Amino acid sequence: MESASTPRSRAREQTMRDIVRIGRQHLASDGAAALSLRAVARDLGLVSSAVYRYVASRDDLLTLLVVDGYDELGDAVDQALAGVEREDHVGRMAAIGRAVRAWGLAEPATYALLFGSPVPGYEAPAEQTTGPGTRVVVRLVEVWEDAWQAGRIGLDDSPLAPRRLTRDLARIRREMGLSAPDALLARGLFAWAALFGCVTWEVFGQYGTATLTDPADLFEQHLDALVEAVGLARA
Amino acid sequence: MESASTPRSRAREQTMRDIVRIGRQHLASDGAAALSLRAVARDLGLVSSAVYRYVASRDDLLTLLVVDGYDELGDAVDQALAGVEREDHVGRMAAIGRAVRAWGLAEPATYALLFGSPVPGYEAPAEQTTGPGTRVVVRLVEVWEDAWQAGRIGLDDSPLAPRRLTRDLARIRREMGLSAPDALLARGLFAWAALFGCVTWEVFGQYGTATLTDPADLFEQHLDALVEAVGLARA
DNA sequence: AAGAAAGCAAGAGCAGTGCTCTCATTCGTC
DNA sequence: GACGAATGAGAGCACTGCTCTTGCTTTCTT
Repeated sequence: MESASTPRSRAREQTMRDIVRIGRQHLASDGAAALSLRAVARDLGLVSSAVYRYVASRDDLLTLLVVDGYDELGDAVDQALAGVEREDHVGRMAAIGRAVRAWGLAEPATYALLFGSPVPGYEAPAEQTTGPGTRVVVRLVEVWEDAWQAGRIGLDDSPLAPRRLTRDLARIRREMGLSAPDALLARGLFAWAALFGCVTWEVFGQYGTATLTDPADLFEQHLDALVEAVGLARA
Repeated sequence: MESASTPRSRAREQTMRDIVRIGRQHLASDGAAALSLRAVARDLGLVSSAVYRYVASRDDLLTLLVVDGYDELGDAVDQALAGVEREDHVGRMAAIGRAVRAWGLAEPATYALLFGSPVPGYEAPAEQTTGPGTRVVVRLVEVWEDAWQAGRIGLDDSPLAPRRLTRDLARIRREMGLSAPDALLARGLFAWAALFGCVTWEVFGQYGTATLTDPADLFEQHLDALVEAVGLARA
């Protein structure tokens, strides 16, 4: 019985929360590669070996932080969507985009952990991370599916997707219960990757020489392009 | 006289090349964060301290590898462009995109070093990396500028860029000697970030659940969207 | 040609890391 | 109260980046 809520188990959960909290602080201040279990132990007032009672390894701690990050990003997106009318597909898409950007800029270290280069030798265990990790794209797909069913998507002149891709898209459509056509799904995948490309570019400062006085303005332009890419016309 | 080509200086240059070569091997096999100067020294048949005669620090070795990677990517893009007609703007843009993708998939570790999360505590020195680091985007801008001057860009219905963004774009236009309008520049920045977003998504395996039988097909679809985004019509 | 100067490699050493082991202590339960 | 599980402390291993000193070799200068 792991959820017996004995005094001890409650203390254990508190310690786990502390570990994640301190781990996030170190992640934010020093980055993922510099995340040290010993340093976390020091801040926790414990000796390093004691932390291994709670966390199996450094990679395990990373997994905790990954899940924590995905959840926080998902919450941010959901919160942003709460204030948008369900019929306002463009507004929903823009809200998702802005939420991702805002969260990425506010939490660059966690963003890097989730969407930057994978920590070498560390592979996020799928069973724990795929669920929270797909929250954003699921919200995006919901918007496109709604817009498609409402007849607000215009992708008539788009070429048919190739054979093999079509088969994969059919599987995706089946698994997610979608009615959107191949062209929209392909465009959706593009918009998804492109959105995170834009945010990553800004968070990691890849614009480099093009230091802009107001990156938010540029991002709004990017949102226009993203909305267009999936066949939605912006108001 | 540093380029006197004495026997000693030639031996030194050879050792430097060896260090970069072995470093790239370790980067490819173990990733950036696991790159160890001691391990490089072992493979080189030297003691760790001796390597510090050639490389100031681990970060310095990273910088060498960053420059090396940018150059290799730039060469790959230039080589891909060599076989495309100058007037074939869509073909040039697609060639750049495919070259970036192919190189990223072939060298995921170096790609991660260049475009993934920045190594914490390490900041690539601008004076050494900005030059090679901008080769790809410069090639892209060349294509768009050529297409614009050839009257092949249609972005008439695009909204005007905001005030502050316009000022930045004017500066870019001046510095690079471009005649393309604001809308095209903004769309170009989007396409640039989106392209690397798509490649990053695929290299890092972020498509996750959407494991596709033929990712190249999907990338061709993405190329369509990228070409459209800058107002070029694909043949 | 002889001596000075610079370059080079080795080794020891410091502080830090992840992780494992043993040992004592404390806590919850029967 | 007694037993077993959970917890924390400490020592220790192998590894890391990096610095310093110590010799040796090559190169340049007088």
